[in-house]
Amino acid sequence: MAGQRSRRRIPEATVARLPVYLRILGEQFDVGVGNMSSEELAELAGVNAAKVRKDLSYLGSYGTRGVGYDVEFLVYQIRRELGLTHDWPVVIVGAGNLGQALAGYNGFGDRGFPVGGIVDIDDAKVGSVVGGVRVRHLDDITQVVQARSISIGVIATPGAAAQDAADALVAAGVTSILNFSPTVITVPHGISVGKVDLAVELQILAYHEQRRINAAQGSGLQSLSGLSIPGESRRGASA
Amino acid sequence: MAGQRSRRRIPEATVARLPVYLRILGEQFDVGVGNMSSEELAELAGVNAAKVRKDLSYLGSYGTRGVGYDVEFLVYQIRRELGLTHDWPVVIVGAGNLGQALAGYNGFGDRGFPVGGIVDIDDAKVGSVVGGVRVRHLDDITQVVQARSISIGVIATPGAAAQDAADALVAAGVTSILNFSPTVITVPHGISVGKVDLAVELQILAYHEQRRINAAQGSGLQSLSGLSIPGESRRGASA
DNA sequence: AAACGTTTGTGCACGTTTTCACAAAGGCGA
DNA sequence: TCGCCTTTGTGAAAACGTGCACAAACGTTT
Ligand SMILES: NC(=O)c1ccc[n+]([C@@H]2O[C@H](COP(=O)([O-])OP(=O)(O)OC[C@H]3O[C@@H](n4cnc5c(N)ncnc54)[C@H](O)[C@@H]3O)[C@@H](O)[C@H]2O)c1
Ligand SMILES: NC(=O)c1ccc[n+]([C@@H]2O[C@H](COP(=O)([O-])OP(=O)(O)OC[C@H]3O[C@@H](n4cnc5c(N)ncnc54)[C@H](O)[C@@H]3O)[C@@H](O)[C@H]2O)c1
Repeated sequence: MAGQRSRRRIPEATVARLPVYLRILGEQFDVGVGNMSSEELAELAGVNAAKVRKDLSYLGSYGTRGVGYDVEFLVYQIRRELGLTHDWPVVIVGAGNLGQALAGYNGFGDRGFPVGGIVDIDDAKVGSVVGGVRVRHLDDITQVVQARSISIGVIATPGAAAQDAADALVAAGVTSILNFSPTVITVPHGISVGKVDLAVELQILAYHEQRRINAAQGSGLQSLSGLSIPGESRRGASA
Repeated sequence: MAGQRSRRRIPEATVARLPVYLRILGEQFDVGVGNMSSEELAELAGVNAAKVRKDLSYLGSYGTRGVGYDVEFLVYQIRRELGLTHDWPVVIVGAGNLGQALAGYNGFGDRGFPVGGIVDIDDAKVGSVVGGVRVRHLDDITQVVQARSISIGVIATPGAAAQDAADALVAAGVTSILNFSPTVITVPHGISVGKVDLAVELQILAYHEQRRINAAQGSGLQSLSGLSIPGESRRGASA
């Protein structure tokens, strides 16, 4: 019951799972579920129950033995730990195909990450409005960032421009970057970088497909069971 | 020099990095670089050189001591190991905002994953053409999958429909799924699942932002250096 | 108030991944 | 051919993440 304050460092693998728990808990709360055991939460999250308990234990001892966890309270604690008690506006660099899809996507703002600005280098795009936000020129990025105290930037430019975009974001004062381009970017020490690379994800799947085929051919086509992505953080279940 | 065949199982963490090396090697080859050391590749990939060598060693002993790796040969070997020697057409479920962006995205087909079909449940969308492909009805998914021997499916439906989409994909014969919805899906044993969740990525960044703030406040605002995402597989560099 | 069934929180063993460190191998020039 | 310089490939150690198993804690029932 001793709810310790966020002094402990939470393992990165746990940090990556907390948002999943958070979403599930929120959904359950909306449906009227007031209490959940680690077993139930684990089932819905597609992970091991012990893992859920260990993950939650980093927040403090908020469960009740013999009963489970209070859903509403847990939602609050996870949000607190993840820093989701207030909004984090983001600035999108690149108003192309992807940038526009992201800007128009409500699930963005709904989760506490409203689009605080969009910038592009193409004069044909500057001035247009996507997702209710007017596209500004890349040169104005510092203004955009400072005006709204933005600390998270999203790179949605072609790969060749990604490093430029990162440099501009950092110069503007952004301290976290989510990079959707396939290019590896370099940033100064102290800046956090997340990466979402579609091609990488597909190529991982291709590898598994390939193995399935090899395995089947290699040993006289038995059942091709036993193959599913082994546990890796931030991947979906495969019951 | 004994190039062993793909009998060894490659660690999942390595599989996730090979596509990054592959892209860099391809780019370097296009620029006329014929040979690279693990050090150079590591620099561009934003990882440790020893890690590069160990990763590549799973493919076989393809380097030359004192010299480095032949770029073209390495590209071939990685492609072979990842199963990229032929195309893997994909089927997209959900022709909304994201589905259309994905279908219209060339970097998809360019990397060996052409859009082999798109399906939706909404009659208003069925029949329209996005990215050069006609949207078919979800009911026809098995036809679409079988006709093109598709084994990879992409879920771009709202979260509430993701499990239905997964079930339909599996029933149609797909064996690998990339899920863009925030919902955790359950699939039969033997099906591979990858997940890309925007909200999770942003929430991880928010956590790091939060920590930065806590750290600065907690101890009389010193330099806020020393903070960057600790090494985690499949995340970008942060030099 | 005691006995019971349930579920948490965590010590511990195990598996995986990262990093170090260096012998072995290759190229090259003398 | 020999020695020197560079760089690989890989054991072994360290760090990290996972899952089992169980004592401790709690609510409930008797
Ligand atoms: N479209 C998709 O579905 C998709 C999916 C996954 C990844 N991606 C990646 O996302 C990125 C963007 O893809 P897209 O399809 O939107 O491309 P796009 O060409 O449609 O849009 C890119 C935009 O970035 C702008 N831009 C270029 N250089 C810039 C700079 N230095 N500063 C600011 N803006 C700049 C361009 O003017 C353009 O508007 C690419 O790296 C792509 O690989 C796209
Ligand atoms: N738009 C984005 O930028 C973005 C970014 C990240 C993640 N996502 C996620 O991607 C998913 C799709 O987002 P969106 O913005 O494209 O939504 P959307 O509403 O624009 O499109 C969803 C499409 O799925 C179709 N659909 C619904 N149920 C279906 C079913 N059972 N089978 C087949 N098709 C069905 C709908 O008819 C619609 O065309 C969501 O889960 C969202 O959270 C979107």
